[in-house]
Amino acid sequence: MDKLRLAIFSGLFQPGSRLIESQLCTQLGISRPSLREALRSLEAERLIEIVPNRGPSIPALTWEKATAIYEVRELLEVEAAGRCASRIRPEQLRELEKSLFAFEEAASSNDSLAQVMTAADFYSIILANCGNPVLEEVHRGLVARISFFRGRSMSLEGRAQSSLAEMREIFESIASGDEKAARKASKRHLLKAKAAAKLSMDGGV
Amino acid sequence: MDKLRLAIFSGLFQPGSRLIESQLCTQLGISRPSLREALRSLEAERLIEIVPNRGPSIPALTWEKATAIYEVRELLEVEAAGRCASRIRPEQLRELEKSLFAFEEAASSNDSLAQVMTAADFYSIILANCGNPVLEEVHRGLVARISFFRGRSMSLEGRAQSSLAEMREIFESIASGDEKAARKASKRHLLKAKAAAKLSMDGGV
DNA sequence: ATTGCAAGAATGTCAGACAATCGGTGTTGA
DNA sequence: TCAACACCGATTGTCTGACATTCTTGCAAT
Repeated sequence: MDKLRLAIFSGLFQPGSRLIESQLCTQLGISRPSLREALRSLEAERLIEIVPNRGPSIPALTWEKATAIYEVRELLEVEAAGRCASRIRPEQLRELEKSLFAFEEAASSNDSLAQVMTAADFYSIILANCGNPVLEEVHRGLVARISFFRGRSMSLEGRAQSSLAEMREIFESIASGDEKAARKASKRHLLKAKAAAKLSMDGGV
Repeated sequence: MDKLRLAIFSGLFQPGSRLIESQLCTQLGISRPSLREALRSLEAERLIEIVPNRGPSIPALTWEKATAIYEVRELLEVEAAGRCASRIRPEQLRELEKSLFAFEEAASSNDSLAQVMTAADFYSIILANCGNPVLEEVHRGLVARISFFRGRSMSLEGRAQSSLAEMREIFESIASGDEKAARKASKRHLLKAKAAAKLSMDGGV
């Protein structure tokens, strides 16, 4: 399952393309029953679609659908940032700062993969410290479904630097325990990320 | 899968109890590969847990976990009610009213199953008309995970009548297009439902 | 009473097979 | 020429049966 997930995240499959079970079996070196178990899991996570008698395929992500995901993600992420501000522990705060530094470094490079990874780290720390594991889990599921964009939008001109400024704001708000500011900063960041995603989609980056 | 889901919803399995694949196979009249596919789906929906080499089991729902679910559910539900207020169509509004009447009738009876079903209908209409299918989908997943409570709390003394009053408030706010009021009413309703759930859990109804 | 071991049970995985279904292709008839 | 139809390959849905691995449990020995 992890191999499949990774393949999907890395964009190895064309959106809309069908996945042939027998092919995947030989490629992954596993049997069809095992593969089908994995496919069912991924289907439940909405990473693939399985239509009866037609088999699994990569769902084509329309901007409409992506918008819906971003909206729910905003709800969760803003809430998480707010809660994080009032309840994060000093030790985790240091971790968060470290991951911010890591992103800072990545942002000054041109390695958009590193940028995506470190930015994801930053957010996963916030989500992990919001005090609600369900919120974290749902959020992770949503982010996975728009992983399609993460590489593209980050490679837009100046997006990394802009993102860095927004993330600093978030960190500062959380560090100072200002819940409202954390929410606002988080919302701003997400909206910009969404706009960048749309740009990268329309622009066909 | 539907049969299994239904069995879980109806509380046929003891929380924490293990599910034996071979038993389920004979009971459902299907083979192990098919069963395991279904189990993987249910696992991804968090309706069952599968620990490696120990197999599937019904997760024991602690109140802590339930609280986490209720918190996220509140975020989504309140948002849905608010959006619904500003965008529901007249036709759907009539549907919503009809489902409110249905609950009204059920509430005056002692059929707690009918109460649960009609109340679920009411909410599913709101979620279906919030304009965000992802929000609806995530919400449904969360509600499924606390279905454990739905029958119990509704059978508490006076809960149905109280619930009815709260739902009327929600309906009125939505009907008048008052987004803020809809959010407030929805929040109030959920918090009361949560309190009832806790009562029913502690009281061991 | 505790520890170690062995038998049984259950899971993880595989191979192979077969019916049902879908999509495209070629044929036939108007 | 074009449309409808029948056919066929490809793919999925499902089953049976098997085997290794792992966990659990009960028993025996210390």
